[in-house]
Amino acid sequence: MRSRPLTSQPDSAFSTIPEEPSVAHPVVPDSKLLETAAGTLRMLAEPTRLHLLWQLTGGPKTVTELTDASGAPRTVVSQHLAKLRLTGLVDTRKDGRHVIYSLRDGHLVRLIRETINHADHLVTGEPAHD
Amino acid sequence: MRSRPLTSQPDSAFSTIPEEPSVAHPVVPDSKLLETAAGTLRMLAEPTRLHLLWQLTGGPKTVTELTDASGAPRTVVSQHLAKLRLTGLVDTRKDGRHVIYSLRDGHLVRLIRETINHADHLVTGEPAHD
DNA sequence: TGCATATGTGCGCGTCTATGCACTTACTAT
DNA sequence: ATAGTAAGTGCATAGACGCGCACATATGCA
Repeated sequence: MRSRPLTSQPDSAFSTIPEEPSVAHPVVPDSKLLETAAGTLRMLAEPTRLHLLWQLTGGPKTVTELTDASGAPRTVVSQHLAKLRLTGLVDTRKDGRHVIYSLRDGHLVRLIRETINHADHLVTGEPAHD
Repeated sequence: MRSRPLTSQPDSAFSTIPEEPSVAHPVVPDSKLLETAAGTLRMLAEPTRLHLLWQLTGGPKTVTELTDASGAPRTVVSQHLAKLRLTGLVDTRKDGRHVIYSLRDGHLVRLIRETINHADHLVTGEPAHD
């Protein structure tokens, strides 16, 4: 026979919610949470956008700077930035005839770095650090 | 390691100069890295798949278990699992007439948790801490 | 004023993707 | 064998997505 159906519980170490009353933490992430998460990921899941966001982890930048570094056509960058703006991942500020973009949430920095880090690990075939 | 002051000043003047002090992470991710990263993210950027992966962060599970918890139709789950398998994010092992799925890379656990965590913050307001 | 720079936007097209349906294969128990 | 359960697969369709193109604003400067 077999080893028993592993009925292990999904979570246990994740949440850090000691006392909040409500639904508490996603022992089982509800669909809204998953939708939100997937939404964010969808924004990251595009090379050009990811590149843009990555650059922003180093601080605010203008569209021109972002465009130059990304190597993508202006219109394309503009559209991607628009999407990031509409989904609330980035903030904009106007300065003369420039528009300066920045990451809205500090959490994104971690996420993006983690992502790049993981990918780097995959590409170089090396165990990663940190 | 080193870190950078992010979120503070207009850190303009970005350049692709490779003379910057080397760090653990790539200063400027090349297209291959971005492609890889985006590829992984694309796999995560779907509510059902994310749910499946999230469950796997708690340990290996059979298709039936995954299906039950995700609430999605069997075929759909199967297809998503197939995709995850083909992209190498998960591993499979056969046990009787069950197929047991598990995350291949421990790094994914971090990435997934970070993602869910971020989304949770977005949904439950904006604590933004940690 | 006029012109160049800087950025954003509506539109059409080709491509990718998730889903549901029907079918097949693999294993188990009777 | 036969039936039942577990899991995977090919196909067709509808919708989302990225991109290029042309055009529209906005700002700064001569």
